[in-house]
Amino acid sequence: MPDKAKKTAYSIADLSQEFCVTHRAIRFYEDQGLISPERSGQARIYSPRDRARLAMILRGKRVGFSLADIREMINLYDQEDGPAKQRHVALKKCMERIEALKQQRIDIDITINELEEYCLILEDLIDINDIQKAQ
Amino acid sequence: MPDKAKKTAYSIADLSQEFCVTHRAIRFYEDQGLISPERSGQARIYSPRDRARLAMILRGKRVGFSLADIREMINLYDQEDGPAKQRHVALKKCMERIEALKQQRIDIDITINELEEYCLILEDLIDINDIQKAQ
DNA sequence: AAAATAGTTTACGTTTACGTAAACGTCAAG
DNA sequence: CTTGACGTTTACGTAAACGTAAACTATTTT
Repeated sequence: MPDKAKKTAYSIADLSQEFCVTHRAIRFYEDQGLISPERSGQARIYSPRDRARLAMILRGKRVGFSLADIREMINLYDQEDGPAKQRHVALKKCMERIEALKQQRIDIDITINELEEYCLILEDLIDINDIQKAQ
Repeated sequence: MPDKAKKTAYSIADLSQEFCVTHRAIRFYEDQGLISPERSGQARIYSPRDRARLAMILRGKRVGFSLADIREMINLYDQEDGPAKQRHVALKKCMERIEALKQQRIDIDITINELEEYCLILEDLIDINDIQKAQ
């Protein structure tokens, strides 16, 4: 089997396996207008672009975006050649999302710090306990 | 009115306003065992610790944790004096959460980069358009 | 006393993001 | 040719995280 990224077409099973999502989920994303693979007869056939898009969708999800958010972002990307006004709107939304993400990163850092400090406390408690046992 | 963080007790309205969440949500967190304020008669009365806990809850949510996740984390914090085994478990979970958060930060950085690059493209397109108009 | 204000419980409704089951098409292998 | 393996659509179900409405209590203001 060649490199996954080098294939030129994927079945739903390919993608479902590679990204650990169910067929149902992938089809659901299609229902929601997030992806639209070609058809070979009635079977779906996904291009590398579709695959990249799926990766974006899943990353967006991990980052906390709703599918509606993600759809909006994807639509942004498809508006490069729209009228100037549309692009202005897209730019604004884009920047807003960036700001939100930066704030979210701050939240994550705070949470990581809290948890790390607490890990230290726990480790100390465990060490003390081990020493006591050893005596 | 004194500094918000200096008050020694808060009503549900205080917290609801300060953190921009509804009364309903705060009570729901209580239902889920995430917070447990004192009562004055039947009214809830929140201590600074409760307030800090609410802040944690909301930060956890922004970071993408479910309420069940958050409850688990809060319970970790309450297990400092549990048996040694509990503390080992807590430590492990703690570290797993940290790893997950670090991965999530990577996802966020990737997404930010993608969006920033796309912003540049949009800005270029807009500039070109403006120049064309000016002629 | 009446009305407004702030709080409470109970219970059903809503949205999101799928899960799950039914019932069927298709195509290569035995 | 039929039996899997893999795919499809349709449709109902579900868990999470509240929203919303109803109906009540307690206190404060007019």
